[in-house]
Amino acid sequence: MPSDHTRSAILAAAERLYADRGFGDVTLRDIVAEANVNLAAVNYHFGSKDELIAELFVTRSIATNRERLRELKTAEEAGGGRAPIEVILRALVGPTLRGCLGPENQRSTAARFMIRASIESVPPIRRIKNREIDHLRKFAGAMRRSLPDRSDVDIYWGLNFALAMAHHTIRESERLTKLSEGKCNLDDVEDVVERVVSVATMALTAGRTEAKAPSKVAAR
Amino acid sequence: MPSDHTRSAILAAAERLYADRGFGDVTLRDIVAEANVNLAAVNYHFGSKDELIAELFVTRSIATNRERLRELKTAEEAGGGRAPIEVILRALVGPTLRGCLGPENQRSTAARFMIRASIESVPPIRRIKNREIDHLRKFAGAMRRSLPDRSDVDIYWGLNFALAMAHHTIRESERLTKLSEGKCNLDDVEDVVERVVSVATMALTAGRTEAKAPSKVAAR
DNA sequence: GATAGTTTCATACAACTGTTTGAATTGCAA
DNA sequence: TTGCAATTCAAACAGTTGTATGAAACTATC
Repeated sequence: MPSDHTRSAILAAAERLYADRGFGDVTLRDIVAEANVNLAAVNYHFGSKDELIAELFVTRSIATNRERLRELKTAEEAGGGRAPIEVILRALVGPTLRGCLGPENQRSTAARFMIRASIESVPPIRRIKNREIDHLRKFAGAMRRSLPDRSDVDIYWGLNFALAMAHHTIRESERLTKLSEGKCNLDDVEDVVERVVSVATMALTAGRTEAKAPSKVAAR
Repeated sequence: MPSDHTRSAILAAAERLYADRGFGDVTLRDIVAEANVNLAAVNYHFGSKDELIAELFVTRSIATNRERLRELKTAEEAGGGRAPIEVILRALVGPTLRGCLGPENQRSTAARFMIRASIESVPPIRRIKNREIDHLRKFAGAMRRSLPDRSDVDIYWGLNFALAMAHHTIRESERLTKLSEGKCNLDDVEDVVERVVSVATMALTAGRTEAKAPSKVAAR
């Protein structure tokens, strides 16, 4: 029996409880009860509650990021260093959407945890998210190579909007279902991915002269 | 001297502290110290901490919603019941963006509070947000009238994406600035509004007759 | 100016939090 | 086995939190 039995029991219990009930009202005592270990074990194995949360989030994050980069790399290699913008965007938002949407009953604990992390923002997770910039820069680079005529500003805005649509859809999936009375089917993940990719592509490829004049007349 | 001096002092202090430091680490004792009132005053005047937060958020929300609906009503009346989709979208995302973006030093406490409320989601605020659906339905209705050929599903997705871009840009404005190394100028609010409106318009009109849209051709 | 109602105040309460402690237990090597 | 380190455990700690209490201070009405 591996000596880290306690450690992984805590991780599993914590992820499950956080996913179900949110960070707000899950205490260390809840976690150790669920994991059938002693209260002190958390501090012994992780140092602090925040480090436990951070480890959970980091683990899931790097898994997603790796998946994104894998898709990106494949696409760029296939295109001789330049991938179509749609494919880049799909690599950016696909893994996250696929991980977090889909039929509720078959949504993994990991996915539900990541949704929580996206809805309820807690300090240890925010700190980690701030370090994600380097990761996004790689995508900005790929997008620039794919659309060399496009200004940097437009690239960044396109990236921002793509992430916006993906993350917001995950965060507010429940509300969108209710608002649309079920007409928007969030279980059809590939359809959601294509919608996001298609709009983001339009944002990045439409209307050339759009970017520079902030003093344009705003119709009113 | 008005008898609600204490009440409004608490509201003002709470909004300021929450805006500056977030909900997580502002206690009732911080608030009453800032407001120079007694600790018990919060429970006396508001019932509980959560009700205080709720009152703050509700006040600001209905102000924004009223502004949105005012813009929408003006536009629809001018168009004889049908407003151009761009104008509807501008009424939807304009007030929020104008309230929350802009030069940091001239951002109101109210705006900074609303940004906090958007970043750190706490239970009393989440409960209120869930009741916002009726408000959004009004916009969905206006959009349907503006684009009668469009399916409901497409309308809801367009609405969802418009809100996504606006809210995400507010939430992650700092990160976008850092990622773009300042190239994306979030202080030019009207430029941001036009970017969001333009992309959302494309999302809603692409692949259909562009007859009425004065916007540029959406490449695809 | 006494009275009734509201508001303020200092203080205590009760519960819960993450963390620490130091002794017991376990697993493993010599 | 003996010795030693790693782990587990019950218990307590120290701090904070939101809330409740009951007396005091006001305010306005009669």
